[in-house]
Amino acid sequence: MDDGSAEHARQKLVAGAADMIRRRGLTATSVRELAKHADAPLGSTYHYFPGGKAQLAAEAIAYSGNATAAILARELERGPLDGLRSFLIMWRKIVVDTDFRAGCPVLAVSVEAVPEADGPPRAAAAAAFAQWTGLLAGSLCDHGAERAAAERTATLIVAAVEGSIAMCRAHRSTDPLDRIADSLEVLVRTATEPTREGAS
Amino acid sequence: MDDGSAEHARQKLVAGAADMIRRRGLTATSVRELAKHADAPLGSTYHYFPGGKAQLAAEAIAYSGNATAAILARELERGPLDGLRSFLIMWRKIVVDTDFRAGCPVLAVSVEAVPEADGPPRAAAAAAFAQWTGLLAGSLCDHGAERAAAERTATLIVAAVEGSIAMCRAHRSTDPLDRIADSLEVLVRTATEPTREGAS
DNA sequence: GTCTATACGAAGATAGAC
DNA sequence: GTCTATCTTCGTATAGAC
Repeated sequence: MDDGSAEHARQKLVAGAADMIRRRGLTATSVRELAKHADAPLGSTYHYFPGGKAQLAAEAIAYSGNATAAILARELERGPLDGLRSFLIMWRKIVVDTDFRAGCPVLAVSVEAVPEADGPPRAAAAAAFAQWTGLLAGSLCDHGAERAAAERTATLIVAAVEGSIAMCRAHRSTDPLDRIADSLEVLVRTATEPTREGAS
Repeated sequence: MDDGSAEHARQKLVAGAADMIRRRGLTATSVRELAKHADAPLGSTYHYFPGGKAQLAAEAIAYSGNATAAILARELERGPLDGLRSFLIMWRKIVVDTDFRAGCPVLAVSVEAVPEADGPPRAAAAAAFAQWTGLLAGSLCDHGAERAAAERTATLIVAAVEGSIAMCRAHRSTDPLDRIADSLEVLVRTATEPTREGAS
C-alpha cells in the first residue's frame, strides 16, 4: 500500500512540474516550490528523482507530451479535420482557463538552452513534437494524403499551434489561435483531397 | 564624448540581453552575467536601467523586434513571397549559426509567465508580434489579398515560423523550418491570387 | 525508507566609497 | 556620476537524524 501512495506522490510531483513549466518555463520552476505544491518534503524529491531537476523535467515533458498525444490520437479517429479542431480547442481551453498564464511545457523547454534543459528534457521535447507530428501525418496519409505532403502539413500544424499559443499569451487574446484555424483547415482539406474529386 | 561611450555601453547591454534571452530565456538571463559580458560594472546596469531587469528585458525585446521588423520591411518591398522567404532564411541562419542554441527572444519571453516578464517585457513581445504580422498583412493587401485573409495568413506565418524555430531547437535539425516553407509559400500565393486570374 | 536541517552558491537589488 | 562591496533571498543539492 505504501507503493500506491508513494507512486502517487511521485506522480503528483511530475504533474506539478508539468503545470509549473507550462506557466513559467523550466528555469523559473524550482524544485523547492514544486515539492511544497505537491505536499512533499524537498528531500523526497531527490529520493524519487536521483537525477535532480533534469530528470524531473524530462519526465514532466514526457508525461505532458503523452497526455496530449493520447487525446490527439483519440480525436484523430474521426478524421484529420476533427483531430485538428480538437487540437486547437484543447490548447485554446488551456490558455483561456488560465487567463493566458499557461501554455505548452514542451515549447517552454525547447526555447531554454540552459545546461539543465539540454539532454533528457530536450530529448523529451523533441519526442513529443515528433509524436504529435507523426499522429497528424499518419491520419492525413490514411485519408488520401501523400506521404511527403502529409509530413509537411503535420509539421506546419504543430508549429503554427505552438507559435500561436505563445502569441496568445503575449497578446492576452485568443485571436492568434482563432485566426490560424481556418487556414489550417483549408490545408488539411487540400492535403487529403489533392485532386478535388468530390470526396464526402 | 562621454555621451557617446555611455550610450554605447547602454546599447551593448541591451544587445547582450537580447542575445542571452534568445539563447536561455529571460529567467536564466542574469543581470550579473549580462554586465560582465558587456564589460560594465553591475551598478552601472541599474544606473542605465532604474527599472532593473524588467526594463532591460523590455528594451531588449523591443530592440530585437524592431531589428527583425526592419529587415522584414526591407525584404517585403520585393513582394510578400520574397519577404516570406527572407524571413525564413533569416531565422534559419540564426539557429544554424548557433548550432540550435539560439532562437527568438520574443518567443522566449512569451512563454515565461514569471512576475518580471509580465508588464513591459510581455507588452514589448506583443508589440513585436503585432509589428511583424502587420508588415506581412500589409504587404499581402498591397498585392491583392483581402484584408481579413491577409491578417489570417500573416498570423499563420508568424506563428508557424516561431513554432518551427522552437521545434528546430528541440530536434537539433532544420527540418521543421524547411518543411513549413513550401506550405507557407502556397498560402501566400493563394492569398494574393484569390481568383487565380494569372497576375504577373 | 522519510524527511529535517543545512551547505554553498548565485540571484536581484542597493548603499555608500570614490 | 561610477563602481565596489554588501544585504537578503532563493536556487540546487545533500548529510544525517528519525
